[in-house]
Amino acid sequence: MMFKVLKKDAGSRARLGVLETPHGAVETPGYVVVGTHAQVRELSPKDLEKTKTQIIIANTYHLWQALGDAGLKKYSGLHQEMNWRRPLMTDSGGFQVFSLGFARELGIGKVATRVSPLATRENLVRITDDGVYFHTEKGDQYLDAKKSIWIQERLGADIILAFDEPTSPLHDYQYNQTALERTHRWAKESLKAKTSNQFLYGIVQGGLFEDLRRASAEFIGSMDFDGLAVGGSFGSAFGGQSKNFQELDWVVPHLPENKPRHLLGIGLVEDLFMGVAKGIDTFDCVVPTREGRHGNLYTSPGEINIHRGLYRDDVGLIDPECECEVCAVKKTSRGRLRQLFKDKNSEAGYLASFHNVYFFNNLMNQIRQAIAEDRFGKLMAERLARRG
RNA sequence: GCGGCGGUGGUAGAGUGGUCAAUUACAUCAGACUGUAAAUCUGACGGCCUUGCGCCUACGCAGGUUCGAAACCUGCCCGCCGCA
Repeated sequence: MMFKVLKKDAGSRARLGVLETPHGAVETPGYVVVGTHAQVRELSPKDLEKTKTQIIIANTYHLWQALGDAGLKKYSGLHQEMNWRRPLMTDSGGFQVFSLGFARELGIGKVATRVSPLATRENLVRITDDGVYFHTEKGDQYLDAKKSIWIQERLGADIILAFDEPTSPLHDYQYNQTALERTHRWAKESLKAKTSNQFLYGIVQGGLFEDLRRASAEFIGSMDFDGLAVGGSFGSAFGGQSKNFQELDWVVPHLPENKPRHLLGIGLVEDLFMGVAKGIDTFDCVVPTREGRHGNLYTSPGEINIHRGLYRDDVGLIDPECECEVCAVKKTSRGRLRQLFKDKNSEAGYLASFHNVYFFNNLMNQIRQAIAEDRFGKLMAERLARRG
């Protein structure tokens, strides 16, 4: 068994576990740091170790586009290429079906909290029942379950994902039903296509619809996957309502207890507590690195936008409670970090990414400890309260 | 002293009779970002408010021409270049 549940929380579905992979263990609940192009932006493998990073997720679509089939055939594998000896996973390229497709066309993300859509752009994706055509400068690139698995086997991560079609929060029931049929078919094809002994996760979809989510959880959960992931859109109503991830309440109870559960692409602080409480074991999200590069620093009381004039002469640490190298060793002040950003010094994005990645890994660590000590509910209440 | 060129909003730099409170860039300020085509994107950026295709004050200074001027004319001030 690759996954062991060590303890279950009494007051929620939270659980403490350990995920054993050929490249070591991942303690859960855990954060998966995003390294799309086989590299976590700004951070070296050594930095990643210092930030307590346990596992990284790279991307099938982007690496396929960068390497080509020929490049993949002679690829030595992500572990060697990245010089990362610890656990790795790869996304299937399924997310790009959404991010380069309807997400662009509708100007929308997958979490339905925005009142109005952003700028819309050309949909670069054409979806068929068998697979997906990506419109690129090199012409149409066809990706389907079989190809995705082939690529992921060449990449050689410990955990790989089934090919899927995430839907947008704006898609109606009928579209979601059709897309879900595709995702389920592709799940079977993904399972069938696999020839390696990598761990393959199936992906639950179903959009914002309870019966579709439940049906998907039952269908994917009953298949011979090594783990389960939950993907797609979240947020019950489009426009201003608070997200409560009730989709997880519809899904998790129908998933097998003994397999790891991954929540795809979700990872704000509140979301993590919510997800853990609802029974999720691992999360991945670009927020620590992307927002870091953009000057958003995560701190114990909440996020700060270091660009603000307010921090110009702030000699205080980014987060006085933080024990990361940037805060505790380099003693980086808010004012100094702000100046580095203003000067467009590359050190800025590095320091911010480092701190943020540490922050999230550390937060998961605190959550694990809390579950172990039967105070997860208390920690969650405290953390959410102090963030206002 | 003579001749030439030029003085525009925080900066650089467009505009050369009306649609100009003034293109653009940078700076500044604010916001966004959730399986990364994001070291990105959006908005504000003279003042005021009842936020209107509103009202005031504005393109070195002063006057003038004109229905109307940042733009044309005159004088002055300042800067750069050339000749003395």
